[in-house]
Amino acid sequence: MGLILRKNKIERPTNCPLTDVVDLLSKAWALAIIWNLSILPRRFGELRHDLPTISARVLSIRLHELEARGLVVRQPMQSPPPSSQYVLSALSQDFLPILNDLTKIGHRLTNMTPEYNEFS
Amino acid sequence: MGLILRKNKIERPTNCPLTDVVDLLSKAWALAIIWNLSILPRRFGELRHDLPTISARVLSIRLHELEARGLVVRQPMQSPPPSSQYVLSALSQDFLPILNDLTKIGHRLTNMTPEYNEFS
DNA sequence: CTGTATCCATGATGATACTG
DNA sequence: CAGTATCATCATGGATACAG
Repeated sequence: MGLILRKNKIERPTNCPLTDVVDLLSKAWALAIIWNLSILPRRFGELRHDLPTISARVLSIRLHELEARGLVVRQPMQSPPPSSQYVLSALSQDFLPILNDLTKIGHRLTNMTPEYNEFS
Repeated sequence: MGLILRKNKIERPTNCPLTDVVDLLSKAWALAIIWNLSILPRRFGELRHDLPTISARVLSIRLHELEARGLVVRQPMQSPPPSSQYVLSALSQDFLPILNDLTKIGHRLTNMTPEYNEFS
């Protein structure tokens, strides 16, 4: 677990594989996107439909991130009109059971302070 | 996975156990704290020493959150001077192997765009 | 349809100073 | 030592408009 220097001079532990995954998954809608793709490959517009309140901007960013990290594969479909389809990678398939284990832990979390932030 | 209405009118999928865990772990220093406590129970100042660049404010918030969710137990030590010690809960112990699995996935993540944010 | 660019509101976090 | 309050800053994400 190394230390990197961020733009705003904040040192945080990173370059840690575990932190990497968690950071990736904690971004808005990331898990929802993975969940939807695990059911069926989807196109951009279909994901927008499945996630009614997501913005196109965030969906685009998230898909790029997940693709860059190897969790999602973008399949251009040359059939006019030009379209594309997003599919879970093999890595993501190995990943789903672990998410399932994590969910079990989630069920056991207590919830004494639902929104414990900033000494609320 | 339900939908809640947040203060700023943003609807996000939440009340999802998986999202809960991931959100908890993705907060700054959360994993580092858990990691350190998994080695040995620690007091506040010892954790500050282990995590040299953490601020007391964030350490305090994180410990409260982890305690409220049942991952960390705070043990007041009545021996003067008044002190306290933080220990991982039994739930956390069940949790560690899953974190280990997640780490393996992390190792397999590609890293084509290290800082893919905001169309950088 | 599939994105991308700009703008802005909010939340998270570090720095610092302070309390028992 | 063990926190807590206040403040400033930066990244995230939504809304909207725009492009191929």
